[in-house]
Amino acid sequence: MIDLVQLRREPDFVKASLARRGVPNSTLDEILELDIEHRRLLQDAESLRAEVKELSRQVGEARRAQDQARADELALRSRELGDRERTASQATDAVGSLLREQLLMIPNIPAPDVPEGRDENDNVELRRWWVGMEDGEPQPTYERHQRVAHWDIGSELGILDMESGAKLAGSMFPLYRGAGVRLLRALGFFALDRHANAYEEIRPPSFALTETMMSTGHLPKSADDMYAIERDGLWAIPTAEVPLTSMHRGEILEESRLPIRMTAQTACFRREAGAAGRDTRGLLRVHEFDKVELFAYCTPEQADEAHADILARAEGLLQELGLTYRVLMLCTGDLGTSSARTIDLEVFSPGVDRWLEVSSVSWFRDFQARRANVRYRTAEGTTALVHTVNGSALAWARIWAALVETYRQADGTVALPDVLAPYMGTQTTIRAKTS
RNA sequence: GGAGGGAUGACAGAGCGGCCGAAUGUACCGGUCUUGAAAACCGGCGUGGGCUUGCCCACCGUGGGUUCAAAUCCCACUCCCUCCGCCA
Repeated sequence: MIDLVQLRREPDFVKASLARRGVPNSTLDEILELDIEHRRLLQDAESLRAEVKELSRQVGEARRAQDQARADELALRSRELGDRERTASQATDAVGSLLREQLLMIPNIPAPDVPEGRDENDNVELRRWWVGMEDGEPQPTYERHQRVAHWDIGSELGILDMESGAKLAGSMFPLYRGAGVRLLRALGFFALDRHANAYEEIRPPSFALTETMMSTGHLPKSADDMYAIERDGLWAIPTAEVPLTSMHRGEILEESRLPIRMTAQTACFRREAGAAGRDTRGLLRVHEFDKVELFAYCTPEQADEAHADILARAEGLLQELGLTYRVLMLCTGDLGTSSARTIDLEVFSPGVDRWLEVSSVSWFRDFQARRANVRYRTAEGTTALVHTVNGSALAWARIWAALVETYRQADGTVALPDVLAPYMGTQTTIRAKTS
């Protein structure tokens, strides 16, 4: 949620900033009018309530003084005022919830360095990396045997079985088998081990309350993109960002504890409503995938460093895995609702011949913290909202795809990079079962 | 799933219709004393909102209700504890 006080104080700046994201000025003008109306009603209601309270106090006084007649008279007046107060409060609340509702629909103010743009085509590529780049080698071209899609490799080697997944849960729910599962497991262990030096590992629930979803900004806006368990009022988490952001909801943290860094691997559930038929083969887009998330609560001053650390860790993993990737600064048109700045990592997957998004590293400023009410006590003793940053490191389904395509050998086996050896047992080469 | 108990400030814990935004203790901050520290003593010490900056309003798990007046009474829900049942 954006800061209403800031909107009041610097309406032109907020309007100009949000216009870059396509929020019309009129929407913000409506909010400003609602705010004025709300405060006017609030004053009325509150002064009425103050009178009721004062009269009630006097009733008590009169009763103690054994002056029943006076007490009755005061009580009667108070009751009349109370009726008016009730009406005034209802009007105030009605406008107040309308105001809040509208405010919740407003996206975050983009950072000044976020480039202008309409959609993902306008994202700006910051850099590219591939094995040997530092030594001046050109970006790799891929052999014919690497030009095989991972779903074909998966069937060939018996490590990915999309048909069985579809049979059990419908399309876009992958089912991994044998060495394919082991690879998935290896990737999670590998990443969590790399982050363990600075990030506390968390295993959160896979479901969250509506309130929790509100904190990150996933609700009310993205309700259609998530799985709901209506009977119990729960939502399947689309990312570990959801529970991690709410870990300290409603708390005031000591500044000395910041930054608080956490990591978690969870299943991530996404309905991908409206995406049917688009890039949906194999693991390109699935309803359930595993992902290691990095997260930090920090002060505004620490935010840049925290953001950079997550990005560096995600890139570090990709480099260790020897995958070609590019770094994109998202433009205003592609930025998520809650984000002030997002940098995406896309890995090149030769078999499908495309760049796949495997990480999204975002700085939310105090947008999520305002909703989640996570604050810290400054050295001066005042309280301030924390900043939140997070990023994937990494989303495994697509990494899995890029790995098996990149490392497919001429003989059809997949020879995985050595960094995974400690997690793959003796087998770093995946070959078809000879049965 | 059944029975009972509970949820109050950073923590512990009182209050159980009006004088309660809330006793008391601890912690924390400032001061006196001291060479310094400790102890003792004195003072301060929740969060948010509104405006005429001095006042007003809200908050005692959450949401409703009763009342002139609710932390306090009633209802529902959530969570925690104890016991029973079931169970990976």
